Amino acid sequence: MPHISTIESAASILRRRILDGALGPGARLPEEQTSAELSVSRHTLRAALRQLVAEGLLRHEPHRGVHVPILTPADVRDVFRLRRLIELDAVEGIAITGDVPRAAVEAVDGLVALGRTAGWHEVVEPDLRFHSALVDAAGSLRLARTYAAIQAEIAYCLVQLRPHYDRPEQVAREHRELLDAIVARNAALAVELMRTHLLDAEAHLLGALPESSRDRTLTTWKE
Amino acid sequence: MPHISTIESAASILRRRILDGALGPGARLPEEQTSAELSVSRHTLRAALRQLVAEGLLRHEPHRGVHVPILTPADVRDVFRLRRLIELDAVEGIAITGDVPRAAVEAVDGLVALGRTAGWHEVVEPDLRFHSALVDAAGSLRLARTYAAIQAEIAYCLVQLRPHYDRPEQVAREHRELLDAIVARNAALAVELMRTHLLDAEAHLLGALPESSRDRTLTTWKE
DNA sequence: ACGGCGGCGATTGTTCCACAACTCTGTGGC
DNA sequence: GCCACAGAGTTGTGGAACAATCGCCGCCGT
Repeated sequence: MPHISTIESAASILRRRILDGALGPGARLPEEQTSAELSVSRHTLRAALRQLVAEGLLRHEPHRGVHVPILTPADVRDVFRLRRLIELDAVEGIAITGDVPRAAVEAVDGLVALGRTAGWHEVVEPDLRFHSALVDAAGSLRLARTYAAIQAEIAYCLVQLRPHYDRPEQVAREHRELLDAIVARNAALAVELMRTHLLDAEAHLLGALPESSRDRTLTTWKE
Repeated sequence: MPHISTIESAASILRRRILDGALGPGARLPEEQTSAELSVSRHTLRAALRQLVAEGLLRHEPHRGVHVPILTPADVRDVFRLRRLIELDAVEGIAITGDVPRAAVEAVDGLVALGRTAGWHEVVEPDLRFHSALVDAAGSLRLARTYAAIQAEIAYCLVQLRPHYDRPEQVAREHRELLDAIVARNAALAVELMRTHLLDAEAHLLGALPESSRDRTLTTWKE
């Protein structure tokens, strides 16, 4: 039934583990052991790892295996710099053409429907969907591909922010305003709202990060 | 002895073949045959192909192998859109900080040193070096990584433009002006020069492309 | 003729096994 | 204490085999 290749499914299992926090920063992924856990051969596992490395979710060092990277404040700034570049361009284009993707509207609707005690996953998921829907709608295959690559890292950033990400109603309001500006085809306002939204998220993340950027040691790996 | 892995060297051989035009648009790369040619195992070859697919130099279709993509005008526009986004941001940053990378200066020196009958390779190589030096100097790892990914496609665009890329002195002059604006820390001028430079290149490419892209309107990625 | 139906060869996807190449660690000599 | 070195464990690469899938071609019924 799955038209999905084994390696893709292996990759997505690992991706989920990283984004769920089951594999913490610095965790190593021994090939033998990991391939056994996923019931795939070592070759297939290596292909999946390669893909995740290309996505930026894992790092590879020759003859030393792959490991979950430990994000530094510089990394966060770097990710958000590229993110701003892409999303601001996308939002501007969409606000001008008025070609608002349905998925973005639905994602925002989902956000505003959340109560103020919504869990982390319930908030983050539509948030990510909203942003990627916008970028996808920008009509550039390569822009979308690039964004997809760093969104994995963005999500990974947000994982570390989980305990601090506790104001769903504010997130919903900001996105609603942003979407309104877009459908009103007020490009200048939309871009400005997006910029402050992203800068806020970055600042929030940077403020929450330091404590977690040095607590875990490199040998953490759990089963 | 090079600590270069077998798969990296295989990938770079194939990369060169594509950029040299030895593998034309639409060419297929059968695993058995190609791995035999490169004297590597199929596993290693597949890993190399995977990498080139991630770089955008090859396309992969399940159970149908990989092939050199056929660029459409839409592809060229797409590549240059992302390219503009990245390079304009990088140039602006560098022109503000005044932190001009030595490699960029050397690349431009190389360009101006060329005679008007310089061959295609002699022009394109320092051109690419100049642009990637600027992006590298922007101080963003992910920006540089993204640019490196699409520069492969840029080079692949230029390959198809080879017969039309015949005015080395104009290329040299434009780059010299751009570099001067940067060292003069005139950010606005530098950005403007870069923008027109890139738009020119794109228009030039689009004008030269139709003959080779009209045979197959393509977009094989329809799945 | 025409358009499915099914088999067949070729290519890709995945696995198992083996071994070389390399890193890491701990032990012993100095 | 420091260096060297052997040993264990992990990663990198190769070879062969088999399963899964695609494309093609001929067969057949209408």
